[in-house]
Amino acid sequence: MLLDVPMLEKTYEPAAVETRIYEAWQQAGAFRAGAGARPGAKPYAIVIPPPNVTGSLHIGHALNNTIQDILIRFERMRGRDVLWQPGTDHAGIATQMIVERQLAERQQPGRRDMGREKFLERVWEWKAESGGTILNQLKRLGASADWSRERFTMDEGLSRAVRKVFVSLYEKGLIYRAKRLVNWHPGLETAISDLEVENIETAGKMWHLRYPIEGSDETITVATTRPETMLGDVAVAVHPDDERYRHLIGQQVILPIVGRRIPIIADEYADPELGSGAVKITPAHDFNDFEVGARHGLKPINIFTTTARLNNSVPVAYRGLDRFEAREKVLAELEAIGVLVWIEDKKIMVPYDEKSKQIVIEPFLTDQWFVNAEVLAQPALASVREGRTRFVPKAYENTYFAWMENIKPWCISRQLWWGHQIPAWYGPRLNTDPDFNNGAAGPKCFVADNEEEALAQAMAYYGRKIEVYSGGLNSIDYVKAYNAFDTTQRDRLNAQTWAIRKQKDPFAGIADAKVPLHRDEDVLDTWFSSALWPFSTLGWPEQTPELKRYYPTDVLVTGFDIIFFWVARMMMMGLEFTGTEPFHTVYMHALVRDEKGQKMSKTKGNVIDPLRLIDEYGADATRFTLAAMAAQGRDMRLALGRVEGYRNFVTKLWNAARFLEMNGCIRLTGFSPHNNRLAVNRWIVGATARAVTEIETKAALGEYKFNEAANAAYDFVWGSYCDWYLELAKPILTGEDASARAETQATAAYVLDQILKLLHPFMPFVTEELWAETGKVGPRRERMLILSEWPNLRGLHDEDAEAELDWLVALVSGIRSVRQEMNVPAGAKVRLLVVGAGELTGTRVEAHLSALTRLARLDSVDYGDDAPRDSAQLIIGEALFVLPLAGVIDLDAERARLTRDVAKLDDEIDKIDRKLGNAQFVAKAPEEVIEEQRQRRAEAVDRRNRIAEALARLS
RNA sequence: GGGUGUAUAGCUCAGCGGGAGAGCACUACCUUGACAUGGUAGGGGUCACAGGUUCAAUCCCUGUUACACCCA
Repeated sequence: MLLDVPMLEKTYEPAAVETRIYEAWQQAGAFRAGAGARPGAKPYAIVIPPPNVTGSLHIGHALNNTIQDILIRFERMRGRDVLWQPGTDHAGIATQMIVERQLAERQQPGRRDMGREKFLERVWEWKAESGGTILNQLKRLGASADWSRERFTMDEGLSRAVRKVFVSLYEKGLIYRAKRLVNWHPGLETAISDLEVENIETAGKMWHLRYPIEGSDETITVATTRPETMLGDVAVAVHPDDERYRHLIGQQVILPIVGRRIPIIADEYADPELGSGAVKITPAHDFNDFEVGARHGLKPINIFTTTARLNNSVPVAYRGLDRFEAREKVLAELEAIGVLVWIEDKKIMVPYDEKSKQIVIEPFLTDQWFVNAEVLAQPALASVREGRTRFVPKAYENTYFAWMENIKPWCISRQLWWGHQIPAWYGPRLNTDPDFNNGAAGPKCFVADNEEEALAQAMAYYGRKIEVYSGGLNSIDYVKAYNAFDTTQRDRLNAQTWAIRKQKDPFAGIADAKVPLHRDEDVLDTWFSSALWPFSTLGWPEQTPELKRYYPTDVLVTGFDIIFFWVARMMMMGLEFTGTEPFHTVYMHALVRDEKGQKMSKTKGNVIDPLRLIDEYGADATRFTLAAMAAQGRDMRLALGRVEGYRNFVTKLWNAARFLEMNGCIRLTGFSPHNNRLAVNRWIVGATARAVTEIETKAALGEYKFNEAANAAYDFVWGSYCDWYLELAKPILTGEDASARAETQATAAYVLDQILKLLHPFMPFVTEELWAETGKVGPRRERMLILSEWPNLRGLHDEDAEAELDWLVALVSGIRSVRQEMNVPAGAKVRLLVVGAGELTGTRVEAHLSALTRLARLDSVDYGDDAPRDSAQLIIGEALFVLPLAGVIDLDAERARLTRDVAKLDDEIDKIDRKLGNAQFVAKAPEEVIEEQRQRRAEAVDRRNRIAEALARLS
């Protein structure tokens, strides 16, 4: 039995093993698309939700990627042609901020000083140095993504996809440029999406202002939470049905401080119940007011600069003030002139920048690009309604519907440099253009994939020489050239003006001979490119083999927080550009919270760092914990105790393997579990088959119940294989019967192999390591575990063996229980007397004699017809098992034990009797339920009587 | 304010129309030749509260309370 091979280390050291194993997988090309696929295999594809290039692994990523890896490893082992597409997104705002901060820290020139091109070079340098962090962290988790196919949203191919989509949507009229109120970040000086705004409840105030009415002694009181915006008021609105104000409608108010005459208008937006019922209207600085203003044809007055300081539209004394300084000054002045009549404390919602939660976002009137999401949303809604894409858990479909049905235009332009520059070129309009005099239409715009095509379009429009500027849309050069052209075009319209002009300026005739063109300086929202991820990563718009093979992908695994940001938008873009849903299933996993149920955040300081978990407990334990806690529809409160418990599970598995090694349990070539003779061996392979089916069903076949699969694996490996099978195998392995020993050795090794496979998707490292270790003897391993076949154990379930082992387990447990209760010393061996055994019990006792003796610590087993008085008695099956403990046992304790058992059974019988005695129950309950109750009653009565007899035998 | 979800053992959580479960923690015993990161046995729950539906409710329905999240 002494083998000339190195033994397994005494303990498993994850840190050392994980790096080595991961390296070996990569060397073997095991992660590559199609690795291990069976001939003719169906494809199975998942695209990673691309993490921010600036990101580092947090517990949510760990959960998200653990689940993806579990699915991927399952399908790879099941022989599918698997692709897990990894990569990152460029995180426009976050990345630009990091690099700008870095420049500031190093006291280097800022972005505007160095210019766009230089700055972007710096960002790329940053990306090369630091951009791989999170993907490398995913590797520590064991993620088996195809790293050779890693993509980045700013890659050339993906950028091409972005341009193509932009141009195409523009041509279809689904992308447009407009002057609209957007959420403006005054710190970053860019528009952001409404999804990037977080409204936070704050203790605020409601200021009541009394505006004087022109030509009257009357006043009208309005209430506002933002008094400084009154400098931009253009009206006061009242409800048309509000009797108090009806007579004032159409009159003019003199706006205090400013002195502007503004009308009192009737609009249903004014809520008579709220405040005074009259509301000031500031269209340039409030979303609702903007709508009101538009309804009444009021021109918005913007009072802010891009950094939210007051601009030149306000009285001189206020210009240049920050918005919060302005508030104080406005209030002081209003107070002084008696306009401020009342201050009310009020909880208000303040819009903050969702990332930092520091900067107050400002509704701001600017020219931006928008996607008409409403149109794109329709097919995406239909896909989910008609079941072509389903959400797991299903409840999220309602969230999706709610959002998609009320979807707003999506502002996609960002005033940043890092990102996909919008492929639009602007020039002045010709005076023959129908929109020449339409200020709202903005400049002439050419949208094209590249400058060359834009120039061709411009050529067709202008029919003259074109000069492309790049110094900035607001640069002196460009503005000058633009205005010169525009003015000249204007002057030409009127013969008289033109004549005068030509007289003054001999070169007037050639002032519009050359058109200044300038590309849009803004970039697109990062999510615009992320929305294309499922197909752009596969090579679209090229019809690549990968695109044909792996698109549409199978499942999208993601957290609830990006259902709108990303899922909905991928659905829209996927359908629009490929005609197909990008995935058939969206699995939404739980949010990982801290032990108090709070969202983890850096500011709260309650984050659990997955890398720390991996360092401390190993990647396998970390993954297993996340999987075991991933119950659907419920958030996860992560407790370290659970991770520790699963670390112990890893150790348990390791030790089981060591046990096999020490006992010569070596895999045999051509071993077939079907030929097993011993019940214990037939039982364990049957139980393995059951576990395999359970795990596969729960985790891999569309149920997405990872917790149930993980628990089934845990229960089987620890509760069946280690606790019972290996214990029962011990006497056989050290026994005299060579053939029984050989069968058991081979079975133990065979089952361990199956265990390594079924645990592999959850715990890839330790299983791969043991696969290699156990592969050092016996038949050569054909491939690594990651590429080996998922077990097929059909037909191995054995009911007889199962019944027999259930019986044995009950008997051993029963004896142990009695011993403990009777305070039999753990080391003491006792005699067992079997009374009234039938043939089956007799055979079973004989078959398992050595196991029984060992596990129940018996010193002999005898048969008899009568139970001696004063013994502990146990009823298993038809037989009575007696521990003649006269003189050893505490008779009172034994009486108490049996009395308690009888009472318990009496209780149960009572309950069932009440049920069966209920005529309604017998009449209405299904026959099988009634039959089941009768059975249970009969069993309980039988047991009860026999225990009562045993009790009677105690003196 | 509108919406969604959750309330089950001390803790973290499964389950779910007919017999209350797991892990951790706890108690007692055990250095038994894989494993003390272990073994064996055990204690512990009016399944949030109040109604309703049903032959039968921890489970379905309604309401209440508490907490969490989303939207305005």
